[in-house]
Amino acid sequence: MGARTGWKDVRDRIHAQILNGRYEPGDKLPRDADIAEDLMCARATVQRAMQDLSEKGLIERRRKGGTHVRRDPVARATLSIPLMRREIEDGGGVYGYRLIAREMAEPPERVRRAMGAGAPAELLHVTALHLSDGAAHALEDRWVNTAVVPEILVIDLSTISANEWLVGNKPYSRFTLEISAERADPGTAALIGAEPGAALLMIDRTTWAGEAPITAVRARMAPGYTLPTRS
Amino acid sequence: MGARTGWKDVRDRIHAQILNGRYEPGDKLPRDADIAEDLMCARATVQRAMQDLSEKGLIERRRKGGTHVRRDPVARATLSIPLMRREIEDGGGVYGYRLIAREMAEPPERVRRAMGAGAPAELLHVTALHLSDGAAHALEDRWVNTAVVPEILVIDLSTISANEWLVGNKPYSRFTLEISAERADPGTAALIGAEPGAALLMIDRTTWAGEAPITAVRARMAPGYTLPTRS
DNA sequence: AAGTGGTCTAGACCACGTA
DNA sequence: ACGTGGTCTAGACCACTTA
Repeated sequence: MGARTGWKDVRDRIHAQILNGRYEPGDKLPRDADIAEDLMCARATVQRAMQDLSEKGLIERRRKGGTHVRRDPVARATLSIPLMRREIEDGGGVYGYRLIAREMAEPPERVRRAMGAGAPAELLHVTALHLSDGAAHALEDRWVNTAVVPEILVIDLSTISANEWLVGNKPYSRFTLEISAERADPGTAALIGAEPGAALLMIDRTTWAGEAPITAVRARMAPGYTLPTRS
Repeated sequence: MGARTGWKDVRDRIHAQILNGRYEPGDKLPRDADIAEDLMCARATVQRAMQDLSEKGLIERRRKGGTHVRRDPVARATLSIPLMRREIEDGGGVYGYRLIAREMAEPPERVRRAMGAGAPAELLHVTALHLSDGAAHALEDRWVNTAVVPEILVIDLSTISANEWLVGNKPYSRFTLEISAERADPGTAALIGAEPGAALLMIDRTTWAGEAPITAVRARMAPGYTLPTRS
């Protein structure tokens, strides 16, 4: 016979009942306990299923208020931002890396705002190119808080990317992420192999260790890049 | 005194131990059972905490192999794509909507590929503008599979957006999502209030009901738009 | 005040992958 | 074959929210 009902089975069953109209947007679902009795499983199993549907934005749960099918389901997708090298290698390309510039400098206003008050006046500024099969994949424009990771000053960044070194040596506790679009200025266009004015996808990420900002990086992706998502 | 240790406490405790170097990238963590004994809680509690850390890409778990700190933690963020109207209203703006065009037509190759084999030769093509406080917010270019949702043919799409009608009346079982950047062509630029050639963030979404494609929509966001993410 | 979801526990068994 | 994570169960208690 088939396997015993697991929480994923319960989840799919409820999901199917929402799709086929058994429960419509705004409808109230039975209490977990009743569903559990119907399906002859433990309440915890139903609870786990419901929690998953809730995280996916399909239902809304309130204590005492019960469980309702959302009227405006929110489409939620997960973005995975891997190490540049991994992203390229997983795509079947040969990874290449080129350090463009490395210097201590005062960051622009944008970076100061992203890092907040906890950043010193001078940061390490690193510009580098990530290549896939020899072609530009992304241009990385990074600012590193040397007060938090002074070790990076003695690293040979022409051999290993700051991206890779930081990920392997300085775990972060949280990060912010912003996705936008920008036209390529002439300098960027030349480096990334695009026409000046081309539309580039831009990924801004700032990572933190507790209250201290570690690094703020802006990655401009080569033309035609599509951000991988998983729903 | 303080609350009993919940699974989130356990998660944060382990996370902290990874951050402060107690466990380094590549290290093996103790078995769930041992951690549970240490913290004087049930193994299921540790399991729930570990599952969360695993989903966040911080650790890797393998049966028999144990739990290891990932060498290349993957940054994972959640994208929420709400209803256009909600996104604007939640941002404090007054929502406006304008239907630009509505016609039956043969979809371009891009849409046919996105929908796969299950799409008819002719689809309903809807172009519409979403406004925030009177200013363009997004230009929606949508193709609807009328074989799956024939009801939409009798809806007055100058009053309610196809976006809103579909979300409220045709639940989907899954969707794909792609984020990219594109230059505004003259027609788009005029509608969305941008200079021709401006870089626009573009969101492509295709939703499905089982094996049947419901709709493929391309939203071009107004210049300066930043995609909201939650990590 | 009472109802409903959220979580913990202790024990059991299963599933998977490594040795 | 065996060790480890994954899940289920039944019961209990807690937390929040609304009636």
